[in-house]
Amino acid sequence: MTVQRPRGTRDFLPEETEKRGRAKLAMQDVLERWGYREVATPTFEHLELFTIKSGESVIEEIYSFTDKGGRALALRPELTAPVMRMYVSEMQNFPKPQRLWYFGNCFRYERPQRGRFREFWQMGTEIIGGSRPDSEAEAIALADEMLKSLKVTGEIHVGYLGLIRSILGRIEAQHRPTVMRMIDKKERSALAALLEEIGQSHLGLLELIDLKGKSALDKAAQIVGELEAAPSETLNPSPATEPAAAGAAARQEDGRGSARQGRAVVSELRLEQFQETVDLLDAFGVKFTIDFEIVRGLEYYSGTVFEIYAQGLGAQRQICGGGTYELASLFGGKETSSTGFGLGFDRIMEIVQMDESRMPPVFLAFTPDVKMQAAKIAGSLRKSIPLVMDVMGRSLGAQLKAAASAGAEYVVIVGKDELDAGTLTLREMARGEQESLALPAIEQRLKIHFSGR
RNA sequence: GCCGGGAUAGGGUAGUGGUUAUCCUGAGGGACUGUGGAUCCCUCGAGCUGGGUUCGAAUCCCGGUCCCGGCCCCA
Repeated sequence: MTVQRPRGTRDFLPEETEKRGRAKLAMQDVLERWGYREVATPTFEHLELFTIKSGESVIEEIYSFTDKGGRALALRPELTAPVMRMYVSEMQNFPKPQRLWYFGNCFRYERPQRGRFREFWQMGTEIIGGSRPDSEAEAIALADEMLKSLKVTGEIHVGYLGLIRSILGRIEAQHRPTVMRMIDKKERSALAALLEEIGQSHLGLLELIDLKGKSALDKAAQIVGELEAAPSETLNPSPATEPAAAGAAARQEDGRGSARQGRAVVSELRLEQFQETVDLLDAFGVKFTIDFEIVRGLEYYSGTVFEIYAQGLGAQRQICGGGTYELASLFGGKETSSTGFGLGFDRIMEIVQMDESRMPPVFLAFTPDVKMQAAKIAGSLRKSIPLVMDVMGRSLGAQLKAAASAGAEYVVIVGKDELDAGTLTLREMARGEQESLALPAIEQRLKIHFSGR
């Protein structure tokens, strides 16, 4: 038995690797046209980086290990935390905003299934120092544009946490994490029952998350009016001013004691901001659905949040997620809001349609007696075109055969006759025709052929 | 972590408790040592793994590994 691949990992053969490379390049091209610059961070980090961001409970989903120096390390499970770590330690005094993008492999210790692997690739952006509607709209429009460059159509859902958190402010702190989780998990009837039980059905939360699109925004405006008309009747602190209370409740409610539920960031009710994001998206020509059900379950998100879903992916259909968040301060930096998103590269690759195909290299076929001269010619031609020459000791006929089965469009033939005449033979495989030409003429001809695409 | 389905040459497959395990494709060579993907010939290459039942297991049973679909989770 041969050695197998570790569970949840994949090998990429040349064809697949080329396809992935082209897809990456197409999206990279969009990023560069939008003025984003690539960054790269280590494949492994201190485990602490991820537990600070997401709580101790993430350890069970992470590839973590202790190195020979006794350090607790982890293979990165995502790239936002490393990028923000890098920003805090090295880029805080750079001009704002910093438009960054990244592409890299990440690792999670999970049960593999369709569209979910233990090693997977994420591509994403962060607009560091950007939290206004302007950068939110830019992030969403950019994600949309990147997917369009691959002819992938996704359904964009955009939500706003400022509103949801404000409504939650009217609910007793102990119930907030539960309510958030129920919204996230789409546990609608349980949520209805809970709101009924605690006498908060009148807040309009259920109606709000059920509505999508324009009517959701109208409902949101109505709720805002009601919230402002009726000042908080409860004496409960808002989640923003006293996260500890919510945290304690979260730990009680969620047996795993996830720290991430105890750190709701400041999130003001500023619906007009969200309205502007929406208007800007319209101006950018982005098609999307307003959906207050999008809460992303994470406490460091503050304003607009969004997710993109694709068809034909089974259970794992989310291909993009992002929003405005505050992480810099969590890693010891100055408070700096950012907007960013991550794209699930592997899931996108499952549905991407690309027609371009690779152009096979030119084959240099030679008779064994002129191998040395052939090698010199190959060296010269490779300066301008992709070219392969036989390494199998094959006869001329066998080389032609190999060239044909590899799909070569041109074969350059060199033998004693050619060397005597001071020319080479250029054979066009599809037509079965060939002509004698000098090396510079062949080089010229093939250069044109390869630049055609 | 849970439920279900799988695993036979590099890829795709057939079949059976019993002699030498199918077929297609592929790969290498040759017929053709200076001209093609066709044809013909030769060659290479397989029952995931460990245990059990049995005179005999690739086949039946159990564990493990890995894959596929779903659940949980998803920073």
